[in-house]
Amino acid sequence: MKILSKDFFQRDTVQVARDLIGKKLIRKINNQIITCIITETEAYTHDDPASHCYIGKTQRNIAMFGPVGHAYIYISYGIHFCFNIVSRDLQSPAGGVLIRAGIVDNQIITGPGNLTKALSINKSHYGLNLIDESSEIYILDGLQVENSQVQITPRIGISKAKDKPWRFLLKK
DNA sequence: AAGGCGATTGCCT
DNA sequence: GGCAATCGCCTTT
Repeated sequence: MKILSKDFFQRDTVQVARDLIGKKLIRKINNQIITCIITETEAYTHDDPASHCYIGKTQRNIAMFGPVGHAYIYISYGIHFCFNIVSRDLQSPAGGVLIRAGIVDNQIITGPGNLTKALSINKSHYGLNLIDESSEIYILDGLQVENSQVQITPRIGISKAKDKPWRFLLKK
């Protein structure tokens, strides 16, 4: 199975969010490997009021303005780490895809905070290069997921731009 | 220097 | 369905 490269992430953020469904997130811890099949994502673009990068480049969101295929991680409500992959086309200054759920150890983990907990992802991975197989975290291509297997809904847990249908879920 | 708030979660009713 | 927990980040003084 092939590792996803820069080309995959250097496309329209919403399209990347859609295409990440069914991909395999690999988490290496020493010589142990955890595999996570991505089942839920959300897209956040630079011209989207709900995105952290909407306000422009700051110390917090600077990773989303950096190279695609790297990690953007933030703390939510002072408690939870949330994991995003920097993705955008060449015209956009910033953007990312939030990974909201996945299958780990044959078990579905829902919620971005729960997922980072299951994969031991934290702020130390901020900006990590994910398109390098020697990294602790990278993404492998999976089986092609048909459009009929992907459910599209508005994003959840946000107060702005609630109408954008930028949430993608693998149907059961 | 300080205040308000959030891309959340889990527990309580 | 409602809300408390909890703190880093951004804005305003």
